[in-house]
Amino acid sequence: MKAYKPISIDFFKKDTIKVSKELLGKVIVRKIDNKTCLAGKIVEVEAYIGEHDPACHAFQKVSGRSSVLYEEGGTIYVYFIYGNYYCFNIVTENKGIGCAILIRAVEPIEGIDIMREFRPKIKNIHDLTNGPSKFCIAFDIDKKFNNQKLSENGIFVSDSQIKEKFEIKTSKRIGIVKGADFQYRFFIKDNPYVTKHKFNK
DNA sequence: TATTCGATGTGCT
DNA sequence: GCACATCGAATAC
Repeated sequence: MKAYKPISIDFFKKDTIKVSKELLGKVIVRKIDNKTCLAGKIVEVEAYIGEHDPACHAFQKVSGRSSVLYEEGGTIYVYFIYGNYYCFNIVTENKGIGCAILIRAVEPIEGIDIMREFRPKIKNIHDLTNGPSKFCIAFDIDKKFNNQKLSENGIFVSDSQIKEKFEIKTSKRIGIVKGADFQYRFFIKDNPYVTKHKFNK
C-alpha cells in the first residue's frame, strides 16, 4: 500500500473554479481499515457556486441539507438523489460562501478488487467509477460522511505520486436543467474513465 | 447501437 | 405534490 498523505485543507479555501482544475490528476483516498485502502485519480469534476448558480443546492438560501455547503472548505457534502444514489462533494472557499465541487469520475488506482465487490455486476473496469454515484458505490461512500471534514474520517485528497501531463477540457455540466449554460465541468482529455458524454469532443 | 423509462428518498412549495 | 447534480435494464430500431 502506498503511503498517501493528505494535502492541506487550505487547498480548498480558495476560488472554486481554480480548485476544480487543480483537483484533476490528484488522488482521492479512502481507508476502510488498517489493511484496506481504496484510491482513485480524479479525472472529472463539476463546480457549484452558491452565489450565482441556480443549479447549486445552496443558491441564495441557507436551509436544510444545503447548510453544509456554507461550512468551510474541506468539508464533505454527500447528498441522496433519485431515491437510490449518493453524490460526493467537497466544499470550497471560506465558511459562509456556499460553494462545492462534485466528484464525477475517478480512475481506479488501488483496491480495485474491493471496488468490484461493492459493484459486483460491473465487468468493464472503465464502468466502475465513471459517474458520481458509481464512484460513491465503489468507494462505499454514503451519508455518514456528510458534514465531516476531509482527512478526519479515513477519506482525503492526496497529491499524485505519478507526475504526468494532461490537458484539461471544459464543458457544460451534465444532468441539470437550471444553470445548465455554465461551463463548470472539468475533465482530463481522452481519459477513458471520464463519463461518456457528447460534451467530451 | 440509441433512446426511453422505472426505481424511489428527501426537501421544498 | 413534484422536482431532483443518476444508473442500468428494457425497449425500440
